[in-house]
Amino acid sequence: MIDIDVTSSTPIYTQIVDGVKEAILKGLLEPGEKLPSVRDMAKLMTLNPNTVQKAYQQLEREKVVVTVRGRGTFISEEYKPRKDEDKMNEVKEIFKKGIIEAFYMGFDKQKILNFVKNLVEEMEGLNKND
Amino acid sequence: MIDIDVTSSTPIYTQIVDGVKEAILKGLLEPGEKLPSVRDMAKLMTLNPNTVQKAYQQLEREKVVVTVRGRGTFISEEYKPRKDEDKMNEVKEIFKKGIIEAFYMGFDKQKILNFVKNLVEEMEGLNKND
DNA sequence: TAAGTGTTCTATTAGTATTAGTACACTATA
DNA sequence: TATAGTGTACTAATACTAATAGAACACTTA
Repeated sequence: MIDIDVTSSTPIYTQIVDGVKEAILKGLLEPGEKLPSVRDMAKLMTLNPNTVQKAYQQLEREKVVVTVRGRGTFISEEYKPRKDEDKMNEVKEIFKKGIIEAFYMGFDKQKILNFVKNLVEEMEGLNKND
Repeated sequence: MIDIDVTSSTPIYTQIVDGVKEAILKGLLEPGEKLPSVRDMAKLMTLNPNTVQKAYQQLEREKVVVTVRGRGTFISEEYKPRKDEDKMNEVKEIFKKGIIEAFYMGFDKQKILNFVKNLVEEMEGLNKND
């Protein structure tokens, strides 16, 4: 379900967090849907249960999932978007880094905007075909 | 010259690398210009010289600067854009992460594109006023 | 020669990621 | 009630990285 690159410098639990978010936005995971248990997911991905648990805990902190003791972990019915200043700056810094690197690849303004436009459509496209 | 956030989870040397790249794109640093020596920069930013050196070494690996023994470190006269598949994927992943987080803030496609457009103009705007 | 460069080491400290194992509390079900 | 399946909360060990500290060396410039 989620691609993990163990050679990446991005921590595995972060890759899980990002992967779940991406799957939701693409409509591969729907609100209310149950995620595999910590133990099952760990077996599926041949990881340690604690690594998966760390990812689930972060997802819950971000209100992306809801965990219920003894029942499981579920995709939140409602997204709880954070729009505070810290979050805005976080997103801004991510895009700034992307823009800088894109400039260094020789991309001009229009090429960057097209690049982002294509990516956005790629991610929300599947969502619309529900 | 470069803002360092010691509380950030982004390594300090990475912040220096990004900051130098950003300053170049904004025209605050020009090709051929000399950067402060490892020791001076370390004093300026109250960091260890080795931390600064690590940043300079990475900048040199990326062809952003040229170092000359006994003379100093200089902004490259010509950028050497990397456009290989690995670099493309790296940039793609950065933007994807930004898009996912933006969606979770409630941004729609158009709002994301405007956000990026403004950032791009903010970064290349200064460059054009040379 | 002397001062200012980059370069290359070793070593230490601190923090994080990951794995491993165990135990406990709760829920659902037979 | 008993059992299996959940999430949760610990401790511990290993490995890696970031950052600091200090020293020495090679080169350039004045």
